[in-house]
Amino acid sequence: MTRRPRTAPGTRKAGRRAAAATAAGVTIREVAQAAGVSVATVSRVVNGTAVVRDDTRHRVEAEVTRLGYSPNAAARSLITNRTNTIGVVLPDIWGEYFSEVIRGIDLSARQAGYHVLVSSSHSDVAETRDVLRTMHGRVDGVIVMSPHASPRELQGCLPPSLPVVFLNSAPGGAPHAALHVDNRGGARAMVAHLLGLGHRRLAFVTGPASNFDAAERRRGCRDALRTARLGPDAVSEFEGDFGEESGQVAGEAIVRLETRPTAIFAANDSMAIGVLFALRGAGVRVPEEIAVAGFDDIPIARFASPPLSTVRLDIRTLGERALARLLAEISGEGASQAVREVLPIRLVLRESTGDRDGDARTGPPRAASVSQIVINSSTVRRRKAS
Amino acid sequence: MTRRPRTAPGTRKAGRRAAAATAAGVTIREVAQAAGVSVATVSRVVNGTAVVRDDTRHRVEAEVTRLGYSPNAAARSLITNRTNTIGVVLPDIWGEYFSEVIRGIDLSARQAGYHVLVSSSHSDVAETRDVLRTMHGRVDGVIVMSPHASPRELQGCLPPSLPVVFLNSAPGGAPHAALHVDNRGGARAMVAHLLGLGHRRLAFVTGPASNFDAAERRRGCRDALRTARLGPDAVSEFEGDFGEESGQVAGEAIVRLETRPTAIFAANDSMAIGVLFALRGAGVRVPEEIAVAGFDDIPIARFASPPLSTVRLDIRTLGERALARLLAEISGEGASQAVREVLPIRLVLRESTGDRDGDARTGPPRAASVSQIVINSSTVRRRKAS
DNA sequence: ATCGCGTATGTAACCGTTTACATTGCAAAG
DNA sequence: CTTTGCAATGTAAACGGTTACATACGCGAT
Repeated sequence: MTRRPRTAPGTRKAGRRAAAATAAGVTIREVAQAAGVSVATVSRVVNGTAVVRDDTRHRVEAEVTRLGYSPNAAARSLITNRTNTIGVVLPDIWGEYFSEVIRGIDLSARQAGYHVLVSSSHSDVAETRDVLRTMHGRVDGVIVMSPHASPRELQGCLPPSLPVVFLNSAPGGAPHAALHVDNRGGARAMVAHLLGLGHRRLAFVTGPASNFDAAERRRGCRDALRTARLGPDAVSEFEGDFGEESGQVAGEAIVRLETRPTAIFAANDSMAIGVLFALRGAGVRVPEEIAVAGFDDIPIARFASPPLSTVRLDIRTLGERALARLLAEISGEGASQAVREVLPIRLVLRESTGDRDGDARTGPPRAASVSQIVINSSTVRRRKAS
Repeated sequence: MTRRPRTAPGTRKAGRRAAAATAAGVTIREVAQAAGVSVATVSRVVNGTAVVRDDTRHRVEAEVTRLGYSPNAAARSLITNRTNTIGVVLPDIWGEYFSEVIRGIDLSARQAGYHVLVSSSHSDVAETRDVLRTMHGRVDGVIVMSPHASPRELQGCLPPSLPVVFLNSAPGGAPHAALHVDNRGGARAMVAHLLGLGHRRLAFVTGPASNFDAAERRRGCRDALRTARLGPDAVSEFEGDFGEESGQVAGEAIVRLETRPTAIFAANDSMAIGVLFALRGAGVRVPEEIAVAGFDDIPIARFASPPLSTVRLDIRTLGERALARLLAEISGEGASQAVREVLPIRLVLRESTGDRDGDARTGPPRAASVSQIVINSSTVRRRKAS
């Protein structure tokens, strides 16, 4: 009845082998046959999981290189249940901020033998969910950077078994590790510094309303004013979106004010550069008439005109730490489940606030209150290629 | 003799099922059992590969969502031989240039249902090779951006069956598709413009010696001088590395010259910004005393002081095109094997060269010689988050 | 000689899918 | 009533590894 006779058990293997040879990759069976050993032995040689006699090993190794064998990742992870890949979910990738994060993660990931599956540009929670779902089974763990959605909102789509580390996200009560930079403390320190310089009328250019980092920076700004016992009318706020243009718009609005502030603090460097651009266009001298400060210390900040005072984040370290936590969690040491780690910041005072120092001077004493955790943040930024 | 009795054929499946239930993910078998159908039917419902009766389908779908089933990617790609993932190999990730490339690739990749596996920071060819090897079996194709290694050098580690697209790489004779931006034509057009403004003594700040983009830009610069019948002594070259600091160093060297050039062309914007910084420090007025131009049109260029004239690359489009080519190659339409596609550039003339225009004015007529291929490059750069 | 044991290697189950082919049921055609 | 064909579903091989267990072998102790 059968139209095609089923391959008899004996012929089956031979058929397999022949078929595999036509496919793209060399299989472990071909290597085994060529070396005159079993697949188990080849596997042992390739993975070094057991002792193999020297001559056998040499023979296998020779065939491996001759045939250019490379184990099929899918087959391997199917049985081992590990992919050696971690996922990185970003809201979007702009400019230097995100590339530094990816860079930090990628560098340490490769060192640890992991690959990195990125996914960016998630405008909303639904999309983030979607990505998280399709990543399932492709990754051993995920680093999620979601300034708009709190961990709680993403809870549903996270298999409870999947290790996750959140980066700069709103505290969401989820039982996951979370790292963030000390946005609030950094902003507090910078505003305190400006107040220390004698400024009493400030302007603050905010980030996007829904962004958690932005919200924290605003909080830090208000903290400092409160500590100095200044009323909320000491600062006027202008809404920005973290882009240069919004900084420019805010700067233009500020110069039109009847009583101008004497200092402007922008929630990130890009906007601060937009502010500088607007002030220059209006003929306002910085820092003599108005001081300007930013946040992030992107590489270009030193080269602004005048060089921009800012709050330095060691973003690369953030990525590295995130990976370290994730790997710890993957290897099951995730006992310390809901860890929250805060990375410290440093004030970098340059000419835009009238601090005529060159670079990297540590902030005033109160910056010490920022965080206990000390991390080697002396990495020199180098950039070399196009 | 056997210490443990082998599971009889009949009990095997039951054992399997039970074991699977303990593991992390829900398997297709559990769904099948719950819905009272076979695994084949579940597969058909999930993939929509065959007609299934309505009531059966509804039952299966219900169980899928109830159990939160998501197909195991490894198992699937083992049998289908497709991973729905593409690899991106970058020399390193700095600043806005690379994040734009990744962004362009990632956006179109996700739209096409693909994931992106990135790997950056490959200082040398050996490392690139290594990465390419371990990516094998994890990706359906690779986009390689390797300004230092020519495709020929990577030939050895590329399985001939793996679709590959090179980005901005030296021409290597390899039978692979290659895209690049018109570095040479762009540089030629900018220098021609400077000459058209009357400049006769130029300085050119080069990129890293081993970088192909940098070499092309230098060639374009020389082309323009030759066309204008000016001797090679009309331009003095200063070596840079694409970082701001090297631009600053070059700028400082230039102002120390006994006879200064009247225009400086830097091989990228970062260095041009370093040059501007140096000139400002030395009290040299731009563009009155010296004109300055860059290459790339990174977002910050408009906000430089003065706003920087530059050559705009639509980097995101580059990424998109690369992905499109790769997908074509993956789906077997790679008949046009050794395609070389050149993306056009545009001159963006701002104040740093004395062109008082705002933004995005198209270059002089000769820019038309740059390339025939016209691509919608009117995308407005927007940046919103931290 | 036999036994026991350790070492090196082989055999085949198993991972979770997809899919070719088999099977079943039912309606229309003969 | 039997045959034929089609539609819906089931069965099990196959993907390419890893690894538990089986086996073969050599060697010293009994």
